[in-house]
Amino acid sequence: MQKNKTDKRSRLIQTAAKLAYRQGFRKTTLADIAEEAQVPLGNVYYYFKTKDELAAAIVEHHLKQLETSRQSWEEMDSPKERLYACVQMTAENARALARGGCSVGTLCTELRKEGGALAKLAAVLFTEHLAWIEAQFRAMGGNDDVRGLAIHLLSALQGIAVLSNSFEEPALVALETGRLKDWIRAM
Amino acid sequence: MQKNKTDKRSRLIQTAAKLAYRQGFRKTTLADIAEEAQVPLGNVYYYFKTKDELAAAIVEHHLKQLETSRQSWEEMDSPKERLYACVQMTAENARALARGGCSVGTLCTELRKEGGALAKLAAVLFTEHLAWIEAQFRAMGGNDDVRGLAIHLLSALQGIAVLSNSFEEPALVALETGRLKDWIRAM
DNA sequence: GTCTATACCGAGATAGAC
DNA sequence: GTCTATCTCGGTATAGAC
Repeated sequence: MQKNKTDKRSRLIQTAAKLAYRQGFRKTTLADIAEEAQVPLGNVYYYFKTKDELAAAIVEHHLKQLETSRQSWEEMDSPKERLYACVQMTAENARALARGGCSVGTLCTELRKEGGALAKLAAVLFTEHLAWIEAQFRAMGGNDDVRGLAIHLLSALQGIAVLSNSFEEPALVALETGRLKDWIRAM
Repeated sequence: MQKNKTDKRSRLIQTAAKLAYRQGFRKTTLADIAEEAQVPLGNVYYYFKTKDELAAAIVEHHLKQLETSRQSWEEMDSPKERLYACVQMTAENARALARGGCSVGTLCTELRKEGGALAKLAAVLFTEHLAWIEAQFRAMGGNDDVRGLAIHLLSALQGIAVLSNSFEEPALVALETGRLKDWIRAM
């Protein structure tokens, strides 16, 4: 088994994701990542031929993270509770959001501006997540515009991440997630 | 009068803002800006000692733009109509938002990750704007939580910018701004 | 597969003539 | 005030020994 290889590779990805979140992808150098992950710089290129390839791996990493989150919400009994749990997670994450924004949203925003292949990669980041939210609203029934509802929810979560990050103010997250919880509860 | 000087300087700022919006501030080189603004590279440093100083000028530029927008909304008779006009502007801007996100929001997100002095600059970007929105809600009366309402509105506008940019889909803006218009109208 | 040394280039910044 | 030429550093990527 290539345990070492896999370990190093995933360590690099995880570190890259962390640093890209903290300082932005473009600002983060391969040397930064290599050092933090305790891997010699030259060795990075054994796992990733280019920096762009590493970006793709970071996106992949986030997709898995999102998938994992959704799985945990699937445990809930009703679609309403699932969406509630989704909002709750954001509420609990207020401090990190105020410090660095949403890890997915900020990455997406940055990659879109990178243009080229990376911009296309970014588009995928929210696709499955939005579809999942939409599915919950559909399962709840009672409203035909499930897409509009899903957009509204995800949009609100992204927006509050931007604002709380801008002001570096976790309290804003509590304010808006509270509103969202009321909204879901009242449905 | 230093007409030439002022002209060149403001041309540089405007170009810098445009390119930073299109490709991100960090990705944009001084050479890019100089070329686009038709100013020799070396001359840029006569107006801005460092690239960071140029970033500060870009922020300043956006602050003025926002101020101008608010002034145009002030023309409306009632605070409700003013907020409506604010949302309407976003709706009309759907295509640009889908292409590059909100010029203020994306800049803010990027500068926050830059850290240091630039991160602090970013914090100012939304301050006055949020205060203005809050003032409109206060003028409308009938609700004590004017701050929550203001956060909700600005957050929604920022969120839909992130999403429509991510999916490169202007229609999402229409969807969410429609919802916001209904919300304001019903108040 | 792993790591060191280094090539190469691009970007920010400066010197100094005009 | 304006512009050309250039310095310098840092970051991506490669060569090649082990």
